[in-house]
Amino acid sequence: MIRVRQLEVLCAVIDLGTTSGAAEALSVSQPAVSNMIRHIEDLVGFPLFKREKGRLTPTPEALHIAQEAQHLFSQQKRVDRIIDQLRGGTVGQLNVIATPSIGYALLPRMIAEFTRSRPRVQLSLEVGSVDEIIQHLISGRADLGFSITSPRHSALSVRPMAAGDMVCACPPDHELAHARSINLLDLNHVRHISYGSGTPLGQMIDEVYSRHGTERRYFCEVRHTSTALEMVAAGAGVALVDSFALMGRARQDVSVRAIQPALSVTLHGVTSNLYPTSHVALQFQEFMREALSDPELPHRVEIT
Amino acid sequence: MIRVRQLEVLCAVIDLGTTSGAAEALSVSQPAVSNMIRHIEDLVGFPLFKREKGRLTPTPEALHIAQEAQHLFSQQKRVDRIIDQLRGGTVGQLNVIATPSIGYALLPRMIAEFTRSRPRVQLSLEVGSVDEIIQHLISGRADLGFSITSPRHSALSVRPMAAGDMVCACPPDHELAHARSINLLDLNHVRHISYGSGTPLGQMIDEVYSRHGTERRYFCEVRHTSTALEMVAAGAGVALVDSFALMGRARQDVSVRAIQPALSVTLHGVTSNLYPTSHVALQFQEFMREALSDPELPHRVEIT
DNA sequence: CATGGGGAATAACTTTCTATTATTTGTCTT
DNA sequence: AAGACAAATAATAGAAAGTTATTCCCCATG
Repeated sequence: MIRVRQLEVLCAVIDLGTTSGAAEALSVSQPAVSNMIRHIEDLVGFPLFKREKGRLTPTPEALHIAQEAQHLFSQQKRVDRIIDQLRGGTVGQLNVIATPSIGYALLPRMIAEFTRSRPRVQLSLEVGSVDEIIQHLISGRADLGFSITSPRHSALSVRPMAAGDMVCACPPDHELAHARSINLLDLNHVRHISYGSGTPLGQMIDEVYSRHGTERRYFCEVRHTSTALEMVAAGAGVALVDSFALMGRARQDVSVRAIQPALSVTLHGVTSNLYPTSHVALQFQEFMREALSDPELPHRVEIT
Repeated sequence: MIRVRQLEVLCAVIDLGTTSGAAEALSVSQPAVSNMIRHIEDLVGFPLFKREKGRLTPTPEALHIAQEAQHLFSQQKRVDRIIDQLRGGTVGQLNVIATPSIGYALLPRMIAEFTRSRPRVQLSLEVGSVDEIIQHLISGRADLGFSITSPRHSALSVRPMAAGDMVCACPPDHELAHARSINLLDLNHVRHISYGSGTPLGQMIDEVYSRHGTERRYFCEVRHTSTALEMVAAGAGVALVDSFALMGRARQDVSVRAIQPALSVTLHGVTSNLYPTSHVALQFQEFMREALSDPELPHRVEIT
């Protein structure tokens, strides 16, 4: 089987007309070219050049081969270009699935920024429950998941990406907006939005209440912190939300206050062990980790 | 620039699943493959396989590269084949691919006749679907294609070669063999063989039926008119076939009748614009066109 | 006519790539 | 625990492609 390199040399000699010219064009020495031509002729079994008066003139066969070789070169360049794109992560597929608090505001922004320099990445962003995240990852429909509650599944790899806190979001004109710090138990005294006792978030909060011998009382139950946040923004009341839900949106319509006691949450990146994780997916995960750990970034929520 | 050899090894490992399998297939030792993979990964800068439990699983990137590499391989083979032909002193090459109705009976006869006066032409005849015809032509594996349904591809040149009709083929002792003319809708009343509604032929026939507010009913579905014809010859029933499928065979075992309404079909010759079409290929195309337009030729089907 | 210059070929190595044998490591099976 | 199978590692051999230095050939020119 003839090698690409051999065809390259052949074509160079045909194009440039002399071995020395071809050698210069290929940045090799003249004897290298000369030997190669001789070698190819041995290989194919018929002369590729007529040697006359110390000059080389290509035979019709050589011209024919050179013509056909062009397609081969372009295919090789094409593969090379694709590898280059894969290396830069500018090509590929990235299917992300995340829980609502991350998926509604933070992730769209992150993805927008990430893909600005990678125009040829095929994207999808899905929002779903932890169970759906697990299903999408183990079935291979998603490459990368993000979740606050860490999914427990042996086929999944979970790694902590960033630390956050539960904070209190309230309308700017709300009485609590002026308090320095808000005790979690005080929420029982205002109309507020909270989460079902069956959800991980609800359980986390319930635990604090039960430690103090009281019970949580709220006027509206929602499932996602992002939903709660929308209601707060609409002036319906106050709510506890994780700080990730607040990231990535410029909100003049909600004030944010720290709570006592502090409740910390962690954003987890999740991948499947059943399939190799693509290069773009790993790049995006790293991109997220860095962006979230950078305190200068505008995604960051400052809690006044 | 990545080498063809490296891609060969990569693809072999992906295809065979193991380095040892790939090594065997490539007739080299297992460490050669192992080292090569490592080397390529260093070269491209990202992992191509996930190593887990002593096994290799290709990453999406590796699969992507392998996919693209196929074109490179076929181009290399093409150049190699051309060198081979130049070496062997063959005057020309003629690689034909056609759909079954043409490729099974008509083409073999045509090629036999054509090459009678051209003993030094290297031949190949392939039968395939329209998609395969397209693939063979744009990859350069075939020089000339023949198809009833005109392939739609910007890199291909299609030209009409001959006009034909759909006709009814029936066993000589069949009741319809004595009818002067057969109405298409009458076929519903006899056991007949027909084509899937997904095929161009099936759609063409369905259209007539739906224009008359009825539906086609047949007891046996086949893909190719040549298959249908064999079944008719075996006495299984009647079938609509294109007149090209009948050409080139002396069939005492089938009677042919025209149908109402007439359904005309066209035989198309197809060449690729990506490569210059060889002189023999053009000659053969012209030979076909003339042979098919000559009413005196025995290929012609007389419809009684 | 000898002479020098451009181009191709030859000789003798070196480097790089590819492949080999032998051995080790890890995992799963029995 | 033993065996089987897959992959990795080490040390090295062989082929492919390239190097420098030199020679050969043609011919244009003073």
